[in-house]
Amino acid sequence: MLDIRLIRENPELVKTRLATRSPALVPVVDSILEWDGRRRKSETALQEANGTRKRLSKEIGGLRAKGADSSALETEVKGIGGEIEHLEAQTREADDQQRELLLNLPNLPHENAPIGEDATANPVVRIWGEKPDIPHPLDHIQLGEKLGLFDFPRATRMSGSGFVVFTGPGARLERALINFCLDLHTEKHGYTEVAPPFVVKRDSLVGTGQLPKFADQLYAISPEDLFLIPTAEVPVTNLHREELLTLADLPKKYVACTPCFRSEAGAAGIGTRGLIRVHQFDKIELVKIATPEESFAELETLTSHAEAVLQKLGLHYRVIELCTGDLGFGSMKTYDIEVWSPGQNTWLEVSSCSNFGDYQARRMSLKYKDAEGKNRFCHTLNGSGTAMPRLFVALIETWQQADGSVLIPEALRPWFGKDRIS
RNA sequence: GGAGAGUUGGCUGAGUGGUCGAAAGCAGCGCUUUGCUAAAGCGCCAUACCUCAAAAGGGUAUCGAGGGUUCAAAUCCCUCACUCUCCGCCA
Repeated sequence: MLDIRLIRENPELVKTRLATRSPALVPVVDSILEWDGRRRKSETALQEANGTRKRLSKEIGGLRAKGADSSALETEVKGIGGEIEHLEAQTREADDQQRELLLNLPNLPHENAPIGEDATANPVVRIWGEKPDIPHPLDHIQLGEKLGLFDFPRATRMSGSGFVVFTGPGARLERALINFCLDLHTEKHGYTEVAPPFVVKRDSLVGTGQLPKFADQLYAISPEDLFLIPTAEVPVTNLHREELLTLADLPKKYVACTPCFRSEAGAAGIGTRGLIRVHQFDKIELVKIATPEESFAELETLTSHAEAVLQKLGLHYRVIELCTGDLGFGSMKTYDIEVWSPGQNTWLEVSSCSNFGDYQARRMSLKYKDAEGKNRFCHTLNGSGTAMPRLFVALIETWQQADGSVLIPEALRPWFGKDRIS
């Protein structure tokens, strides 16, 4: 969440920047300030009452120690109790209101973020490789059926639409891609591998920003107040929640592969066949915890680490930067990486690399001790490195051969074990 | 699932219902001593919020979380979460 002091001291800056996301956010800022005023007023009154009670109680202690009569004071203090109770309730009400509004307010876009209303305004930052020249490309569904890579009907029968079973060489390709990515990031890029739980508590999701605003995207586990993770970002970023890190600890670099569970309520295209949008998919996630000074440079290297996956697999891709109107809820700056899908004749988003600034750190109380010994909020970053199903799609569509087989790119062969699926 | 013991600052760890935001040690920071390293001595060192134009200062809260008892709770009572030990059960 945003720093209330920033909002208080510089409301116009906050409004201007938030308006680039959506003009509807501007009145919310005013509402937050209003509750902030009430909260502080009521808090001050409460503190004064508490102070009086504390002081008088000490006096009583002093009188009793001397064996003197304290009954008059005791009666006086007793009366303060009711007042305190009332002020406590009033303060809590204002505090809750303010907090709720703050938790639902998105992060400020970075000052250099491209301004725009929606995805059509996202500038292309760079393009790597070229569109493969495939005369009559099959799409991944056709290829998968021919080669026995996955089974949608059976997955649907057991779990409902939007689920997939990988089969035979498809399951092996999925596993090979996962191991290829994990080994690349741990051995070449210096990330520490973690294998987190796939189930988290509510607080963790509040910490990374999925809750309270995006509850309808999550699978909840009842009767416990637990949720299936929509991305490894949640457990991995929360690894250090409520901790005080030292400067020498930073940057922290983690990589994790987990399934991601998304209800995709109301999402366009969930009805379409294929692997493009499913309720459960594997994803390699890169997470960094950095100092504010380094975080934007760390975003560049993180993005390049995700790109390395596509480069090694010989997949044509482009990097775009999200404009203010398209930026994710907690992000200040985001690069999306889109891989070319010859079968769909379109770009597919396989990675989204973001710097959240201190937005998440503030929500989960993640700090570090700086060179002056002051405690400051860390900056958090994450990016996919990469999402598996779409990588799978791009790979088999790009490397399909005229005879209907799929060539395995050389870099992947040590993990897949064969040079071709046929 | 049963029985018991715990949860205190960055870490370890004392703590009597009242002067306890909390002993001591470690780590960290500063100074002194020192040929270097090391060691020793002295001092500083929790967080959030409120107040103040700001700084200084002042104040309130926080000893796992939430309730309760009391003039007053780290300390007493209740509920919950978590940790550890033993027993049982189980992949």
